[in-house]
Amino acid sequence: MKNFECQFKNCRAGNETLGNALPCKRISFAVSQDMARHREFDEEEALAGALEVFWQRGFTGAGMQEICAAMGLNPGSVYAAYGNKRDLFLAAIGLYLDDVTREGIDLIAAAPSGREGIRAYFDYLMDGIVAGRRQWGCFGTNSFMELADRDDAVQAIMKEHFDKLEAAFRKALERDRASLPGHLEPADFARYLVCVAQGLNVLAKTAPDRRALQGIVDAAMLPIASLEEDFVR
Amino acid sequence: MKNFECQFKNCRAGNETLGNALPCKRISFAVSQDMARHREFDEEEALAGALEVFWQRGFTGAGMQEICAAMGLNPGSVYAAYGNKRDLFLAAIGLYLDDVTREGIDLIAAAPSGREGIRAYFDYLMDGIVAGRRQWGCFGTNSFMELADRDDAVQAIMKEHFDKLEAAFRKALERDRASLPGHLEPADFARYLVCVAQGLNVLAKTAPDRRALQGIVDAAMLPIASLEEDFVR
DNA sequence: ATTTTTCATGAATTCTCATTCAAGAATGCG
DNA sequence: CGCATTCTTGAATGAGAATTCATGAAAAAT
Repeated sequence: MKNFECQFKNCRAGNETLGNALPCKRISFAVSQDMARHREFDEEEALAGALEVFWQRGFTGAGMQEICAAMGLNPGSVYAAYGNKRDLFLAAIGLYLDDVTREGIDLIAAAPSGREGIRAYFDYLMDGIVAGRRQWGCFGTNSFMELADRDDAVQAIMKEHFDKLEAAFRKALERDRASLPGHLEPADFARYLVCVAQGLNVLAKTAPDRRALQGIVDAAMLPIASLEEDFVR
Repeated sequence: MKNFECQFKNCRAGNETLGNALPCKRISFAVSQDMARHREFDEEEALAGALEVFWQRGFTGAGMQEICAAMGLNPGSVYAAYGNKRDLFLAAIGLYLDDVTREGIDLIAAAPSGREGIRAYFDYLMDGIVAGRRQWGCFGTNSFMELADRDDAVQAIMKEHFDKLEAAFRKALERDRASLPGHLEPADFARYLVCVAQGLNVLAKTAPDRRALQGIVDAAMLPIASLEEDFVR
């Protein structure tokens, strides 16, 4: 006997699926699982495929056909596992935040100083934009822009993400407080840094080169550049 | 005899309409107009209605039914005048840039000093976000995020807009050059200000209050705040 | 081995939505 | 006044997309 989660039932997702009401009850139920066939595909691997497509095409732009292909599955299996397109999308955001975004945020606290942490975060961001998958922008930002005012779940998820990023920036600034300009409020400056990051995610879609991005980030960090020039780079 | 522009013919707009190729030839042709019924609606007024819907719902989210209602027209009239949804959308972007965006950019040069011009621009932006139509974000930024990698025209139009804004910022900074920190490159800092503006347009969708926005803008302008505190506000 | 339950397949279905079109109305000209 | 042309109307069309479902297959338990 095993407990299984993650099954969706009775999902009928028209256009109003993206409306406000909770569209699908996620019925997590325990089943006597030891009497039947089990899933053949790796759920995370499949989800990663879906994420890829959503990332490149957006929620509306991605067709279930293409998504299914990228997942290596047939529609039936996808719907059995995730219920509908919208819940699959939500799952993809979850994977993204756990996988990609977390990695970036963790860099902030891991660095030897707050400033260096912040710089590490922006370096990570820029690398992704220039070479990596962020050529299509940040999946989180993209989703937020596309769906925030149609889907409360997306709005909530991303707001939470912004808060997390802001908190990480704030902590970093507080670490370096002693060497920061006195009039600089960590709380305000952290929110500002979130704003800059989002701006970069927008500009990502203009296919900017590294030099341009670096210029922006350097300018953004001017107020906290230590006077002893730790920012010669 | 009059010259008439703006007629579209032979538009067949499936999904690939948003692909790269020019989808519709805008056939501007001269007609002996003095022998037929003429248009009954005010084209700009109708377009403003379409803009409103596109702004709130995005390109894909906006249904032609709702658009037609907002324009006070029937589908037939809309299609006769604009050809298809995508070209109508492009026209709406044009109206937006002429009407809304231009107003903001003009503030930059109109102010007594470069700094004040920049601040006027951001004030204008914030007002729109807190109270005005920018509650749904900036229509330009929204469109860019939604369509930049599906539609070359949108990509081009918005890139041009970014360039214009950047140029306006740069000029403003050059006006104040004498009182600016010596190491500050107007070109780089202008690009950075564009980034901040776009970041604000993203955060607009979190329904931020004025205080939060002001904190961001103040932080953004720290490097160019004149030491004599013209930024007490 | 048979039964039972769940999973996989992919063609069929249903629904939404952009677009068209046939018919009626307005305008100016001869 | 009637003709040519273009506009308006709004229901019909048709394509595309998400979702379902009937069928066959796999795995465990009896």
